[in-house]
Amino acid sequence: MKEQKVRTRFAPSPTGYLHIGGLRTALYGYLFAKKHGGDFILRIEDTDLQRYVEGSVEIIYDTLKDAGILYDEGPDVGGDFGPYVQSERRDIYHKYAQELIRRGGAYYCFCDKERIESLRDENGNCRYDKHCLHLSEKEIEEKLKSGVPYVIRQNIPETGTGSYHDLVYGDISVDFKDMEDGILIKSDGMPTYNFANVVDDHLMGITHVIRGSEYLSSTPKYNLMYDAFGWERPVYIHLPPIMKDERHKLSKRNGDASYADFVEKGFVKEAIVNYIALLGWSPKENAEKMTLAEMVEKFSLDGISKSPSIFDETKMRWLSGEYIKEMSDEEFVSRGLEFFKKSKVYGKYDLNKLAALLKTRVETFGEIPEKVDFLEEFGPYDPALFTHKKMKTDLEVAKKVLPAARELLASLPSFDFQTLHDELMALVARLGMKNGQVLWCVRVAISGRESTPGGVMELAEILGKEETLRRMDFSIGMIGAK
RNA sequence: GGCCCCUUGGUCAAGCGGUUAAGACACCACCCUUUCACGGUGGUAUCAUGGGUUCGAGUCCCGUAGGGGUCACCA
Repeated sequence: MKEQKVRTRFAPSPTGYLHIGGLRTALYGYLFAKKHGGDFILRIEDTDLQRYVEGSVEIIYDTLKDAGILYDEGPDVGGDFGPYVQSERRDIYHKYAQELIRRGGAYYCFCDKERIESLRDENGNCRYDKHCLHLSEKEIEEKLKSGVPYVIRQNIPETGTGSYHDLVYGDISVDFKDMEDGILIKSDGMPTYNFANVVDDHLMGITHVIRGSEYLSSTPKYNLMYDAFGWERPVYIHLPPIMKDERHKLSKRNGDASYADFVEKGFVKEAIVNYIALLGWSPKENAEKMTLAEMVEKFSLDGISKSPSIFDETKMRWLSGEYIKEMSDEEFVSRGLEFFKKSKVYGKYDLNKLAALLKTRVETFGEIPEKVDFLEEFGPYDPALFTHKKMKTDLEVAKKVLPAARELLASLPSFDFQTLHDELMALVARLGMKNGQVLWCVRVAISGRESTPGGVMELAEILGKEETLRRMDFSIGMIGAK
């Protein structure tokens, strides 16, 4: 057997945003090709002009590039097997349709909608009866000449079984009697997916077809065509679906979040790609957080599962947080800048300083505004916040701590972290209290929040002396301490 | 409904005839700590079900149930 260079493809139709499932299919195609030193190709399947959505081709290009899934050939990057857009390949499909007819694998059909409808059975299903297969050459000639609308159908044997081996699902067999003579060329002259994918995959030298499991049972039909043409069948790798819950597939039709939506929500891109790689595939030795290069290295088909997996945003959020934690402050600021801009603190504080505090407290950039807005927003809050069992503190403790702390803070010549730290700790000692009692109370007093990015010292330093004292006064007044 | 496929904790999952049935997320507890976080340690929780085969079954076979897919001039 001669060594053949692996070629895989991702073939989306331009009908809107690239959803999570599609992205994973692309990712696996990319990983598999790269793992074997092969090429990954992008092909646009736009044979259905009804469903075409303006701008979605660009979204596909941008999303794949943004996610780091780079293709070696495609409409915008070129290649030796173009064009890579199906609507530009009409003539090719027609030429091969003619050849398939000559080889007995397909035939003209002139039946109109009414006749097809009349074939409906009691369940409402209709199945073409091969009526036009038996037209004479002369009849076909005449109808063609007089311009009767037609389609070209696949000629499927009435008996027998179509079998193939899928690298994920194993051996699959479907009886020909359960398949219909599907349409290959529509009356508008465009091919259907059923025909175009076979012709293109062969012409483009695709060695491994990687796609969703919804094609599992129609694949024997495609094999019939490969066989009729005398072409070598590709290796099939079908992928289990990604579900939204145990019953429903994740889909854009339901308005489920797409890759772009998650980026917009502030998830770290690498985390999104990393997470979807793990949905339906588990690498050996348990790796979880991986770079694309590591995924390529570890990718292996026997780690792909057959059963559907449910998309868990919580776990993806955790992964995103892991990526954030290892960023430098500068990287955090630049990658999360858009979200800092949405917050009330933008332009008023040192973002690098905030970044240092935020990194361990945030899992997506989207949480930035809610975490920092209190720096600019301060007002009445629930005094119950002063009560915390573990810290052994309550309102009474606060009434004692706050005035003393206020006096101390007002007397400080410098408001840097170190001074704040030393002085506050000294105060703890003087009051004969526990660290938590003083620190918890003061932190609540100057933030009005139960949870904040950073402790009292960091917050006081960021807020500055004037604002800190103003907030202390407010809190002291609010709880009636003096 | 016919056909194809799937079924290990709440979720992602390892396991490929003999294991105390990994690991991760989530959850809970505790520890650490300059409060919130981070980090650390530990814990709760899974083989859908009934039959076989076998000395032995989560692992193999058959049935049942549940779920998904497909049956378009959509991909």
